[in-house]
Amino acid sequence: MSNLAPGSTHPNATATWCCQPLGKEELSAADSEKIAVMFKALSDPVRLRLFSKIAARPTGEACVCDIQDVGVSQPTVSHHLRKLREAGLLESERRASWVYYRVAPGVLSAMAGLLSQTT
Amino acid sequence: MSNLAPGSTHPNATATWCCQPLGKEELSAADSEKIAVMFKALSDPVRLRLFSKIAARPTGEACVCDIQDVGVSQPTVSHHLRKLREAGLLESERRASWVYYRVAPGVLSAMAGLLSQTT
DNA sequence: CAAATGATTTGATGACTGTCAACATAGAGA
DNA sequence: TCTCTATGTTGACAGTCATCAAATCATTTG
Repeated sequence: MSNLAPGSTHPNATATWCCQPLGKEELSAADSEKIAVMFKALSDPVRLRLFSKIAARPTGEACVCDIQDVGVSQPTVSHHLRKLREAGLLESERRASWVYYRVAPGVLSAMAGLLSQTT
Repeated sequence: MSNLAPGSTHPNATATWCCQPLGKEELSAADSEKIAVMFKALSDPVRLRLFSKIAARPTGEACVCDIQDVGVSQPTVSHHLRKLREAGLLESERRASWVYYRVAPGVLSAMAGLLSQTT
């Protein structure tokens, strides 16, 4: 399993959480399993919209009631948010009656790093 | 039948891409459908490995015979390569007995742009 | 406590997906 | 031609997934 890049080009601490960019070095079977989980979490249009709605908030977080308008029932929204959380893309926290979701720190840059150009 | 030589590219293959970074502006329903297709193509561990094996080649391309060792049967490899091609992530071309796959131009940077940090 | 609101879980169902065996196709060479 | 090698396609099956309705949980308020 590849760890931190030995000659990591950018000193961004949280950037590489597992692997070299896809085009730099072949993924191991174990790493590909791990990464596929995150891509799979974003492979559904509804989840993609929910994730974007949260990520685009100026505060960086949103309660479920703020983002329910995606064309599916509320239990389905809850189901998708759970998947995003289980994939490590979101974190959630209950405050009073509401549950707030935010993008987990580091995941955006980590995924972007995976897809970064190496040539 | 046999209309498409494996090299033929789909019309929507690498159309100029659509969107602001995920965290900058909410995705529309239409855009999220479009983008989810590409994430879905990378949401399978076997496809991720195949894609990485091709992208990591110094030449930028690989014939099927070079990347078959991913733990599934050859028809399954062919099936996954087809999905990656249909999603616009790969292009293919037959040369003599072998079919070569390469990463479609622009897709890596397009996806990386979607995930780029905005803060 | 009881009612109301916000969110999650459960159960069911129809659709989709990954996989392989078998078959088909395309080119190279004898 | 015919055979061999390299890939792609088809058909079938088991497993997974997205969705909703109904039930349940958590918190606040009357």
